[in-house]
Amino acid sequence: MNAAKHDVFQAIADPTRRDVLKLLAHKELPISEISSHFPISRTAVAKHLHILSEAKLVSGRKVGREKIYQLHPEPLKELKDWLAYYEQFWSNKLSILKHVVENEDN
Amino acid sequence: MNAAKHDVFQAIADPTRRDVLKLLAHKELPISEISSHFPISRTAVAKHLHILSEAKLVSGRKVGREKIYQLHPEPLKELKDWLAYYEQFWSNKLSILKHVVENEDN
DNA sequence: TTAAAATGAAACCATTTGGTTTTATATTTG
DNA sequence: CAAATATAAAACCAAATGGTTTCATTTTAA
Repeated sequence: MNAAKHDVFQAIADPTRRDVLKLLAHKELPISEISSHFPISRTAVAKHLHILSEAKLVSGRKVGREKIYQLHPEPLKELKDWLAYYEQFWSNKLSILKHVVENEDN
Repeated sequence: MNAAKHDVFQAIADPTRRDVLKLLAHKELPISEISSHFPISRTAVAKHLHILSEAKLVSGRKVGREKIYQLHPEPLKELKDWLAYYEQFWSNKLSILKHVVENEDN
């Protein structure tokens, strides 16, 4: 749970982490506030926040004794870009035709 | 590695599985062909294909002694929908302003 | 009809993951 | 200052993950 081994794809793979992101979309929040929304321990939530930080999806700043976490949606662009490639296959019938034609017997 | 415990988010979390999807985007392929593109064993690739099947991102049909896998990009729509929510936060300055205003001191 | 090819299935393994509990450290606040 | 609050850090754990090897089954093809 240390080095920057977590990318965006892994970060959002966990449903709890996706819920954390939704929470922070509304408003930045301290860890204790965040964890009060989940049935798991504060420590567990803190670990999820670390993983989200590694993926640069959130950042935390210390304010007094609290650590306030904030959403940074930018890294999700990587996901959007990745997705864009596949959208051509469902977006409309022309694309599907194009796909079929391009792949016939090559 | 049995029940439908794998969703789209988990399925695409692994880089090898994302590479498999890219491969199948071009053309449907049998397992052995697919696995020849990776440094891991055929068995390992087959497991990845199972996980992708659970997420309905691919399907395999038996043809003779081969099992031909094919891409099904539709489930990626779930990802697209999920992403759409966050796009408002980066797509343009108006959206950002909207976000700030909506969240001021509530 | 036997050997090769393609897959399936099972057993096994090390590491990662998602969680816990416990202990320590800052920071307020009465 | 002492108690309460908020977090950090570490040790631990069960289950999942991503891989392997080995053996069995099905399907061609010579």
